[in-house]
Amino acid sequence: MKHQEVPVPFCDKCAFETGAIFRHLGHEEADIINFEKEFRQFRRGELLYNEGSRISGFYCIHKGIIKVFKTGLDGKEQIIRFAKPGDIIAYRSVLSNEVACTSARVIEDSQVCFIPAEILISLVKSNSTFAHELLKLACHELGEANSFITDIAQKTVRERLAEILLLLVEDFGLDEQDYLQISLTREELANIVGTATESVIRLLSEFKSDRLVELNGRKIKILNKKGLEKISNVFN
Amino acid sequence: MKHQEVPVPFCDKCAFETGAIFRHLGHEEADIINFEKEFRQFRRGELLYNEGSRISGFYCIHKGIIKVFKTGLDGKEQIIRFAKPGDIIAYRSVLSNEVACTSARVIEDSQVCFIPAEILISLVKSNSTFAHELLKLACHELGEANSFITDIAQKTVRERLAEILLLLVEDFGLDEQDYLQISLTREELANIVGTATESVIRLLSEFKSDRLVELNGRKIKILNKKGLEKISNVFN
DNA sequence: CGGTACGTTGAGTCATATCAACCATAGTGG
DNA sequence: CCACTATGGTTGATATGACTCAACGTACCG
Repeated sequence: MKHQEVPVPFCDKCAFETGAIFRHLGHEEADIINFEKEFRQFRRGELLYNEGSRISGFYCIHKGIIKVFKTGLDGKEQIIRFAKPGDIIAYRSVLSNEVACTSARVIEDSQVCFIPAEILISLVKSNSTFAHELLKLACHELGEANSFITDIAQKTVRERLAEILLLLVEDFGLDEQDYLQISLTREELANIVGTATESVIRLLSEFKSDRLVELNGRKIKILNKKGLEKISNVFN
Repeated sequence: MKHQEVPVPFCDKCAFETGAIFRHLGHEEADIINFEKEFRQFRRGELLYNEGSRISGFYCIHKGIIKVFKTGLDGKEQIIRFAKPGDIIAYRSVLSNEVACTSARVIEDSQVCFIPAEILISLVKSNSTFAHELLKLACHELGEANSFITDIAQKTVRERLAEILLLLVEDFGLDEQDYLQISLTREELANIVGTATESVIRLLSEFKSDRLVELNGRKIKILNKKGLEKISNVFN
């Protein structure tokens, strides 16, 4: 299937709209990126890059959703985070000059810009505000990773599933009918929570019996946010 | 008990010896830190800072070991990492301007330098190499956090315990008799692995029966590293 | 000598993983 | 148009890893 012709977004306009980190750049700097970047389109299921590979640049998401994951034992995925418009991925490997520690795959048809590594490095060198913002970003992610470690280590699967549902609501929002604006397979949900697919299925249908959610295939309708918060123990 | 009088270390000498991040500073910059820093001593059990508090600076470890942890449900600790000479802690909160997402407590009597937040921020602004090194540091930690998430989510307690023992060997080394150079309570071990104290005790004594380790109170002697590697599944 | 913190062991329970079977759906190719 | 296949979802039965609770031992300390 051929990709439709789509206009390539301008970096400073896109950054302004999506809140991407490039909003901290001057016009000339944004122009450099705009000139050097490569606009790419991907369909659900396509792989952007693979764990263990050396990476020559990083990606800024213009549209769509990408999952960032590690592959553990017997190939089981652990989803680390999702990237949505305005987010950048693979910057970790570029900045630390290590091979990719994660893979990235498209969840929802995406448009992304690929930006060569040198550009990022030189911006860090030349624009200290940008460097500071990148540090904030990395440090913030680090804080989230630490919380997630504690959750996985201490909470039950049931608690974590409720929490993840709420996090997804935060990140992707609900439509007019309170349906979660991201569509995941049960297996993907399991790979965030860190459990078996069957466990997610069983717990979801418990949540359904308890009138916390409604299920229509992959579409999940949030009926009782307070109830989910209570289960997830977010306030401890 | 009174603290002994100890000479305050010079930053560039200390950075050179410990490999602290300040080795990327010029002499004048190191002098600024040297002038502004506050040298402090702590004994095992003392708290450096507490989760949720706003922090006015960060710490560089000169001597000793600090545990960095989050407090989860019912006050159970999750140890996130250890800091040893040359490491800095609390820089995350300073850079992201968020409250501390972890607490820090002394594991082994320590000497640390407290450096005001403004100094770090201004160095990030003025020295782009330093900023880049900080980014590398944060990104590297992020990579480790991601691995840890995957491990906790996918490995058994047994595998994780073996892995943690090996990580401790990496980080703190063995003495002439192959004893691990860090002394932790069973509870602390459990709080790294993310399990119950009793489980650690049982598994350690299994490891002992299998001639993988020898136990003398808190001292752990590593008898068979290969065996532990095999159990930990590190090569998958 | 009592107190406190840590370590150890046993028994019982439960949450969760695993295994297996089955259904639904959609895309494919003859 | 109909098998054919692949993928994802669901459910039940069973197994078990790990937690919890409880009791007790040990060691150090004032």
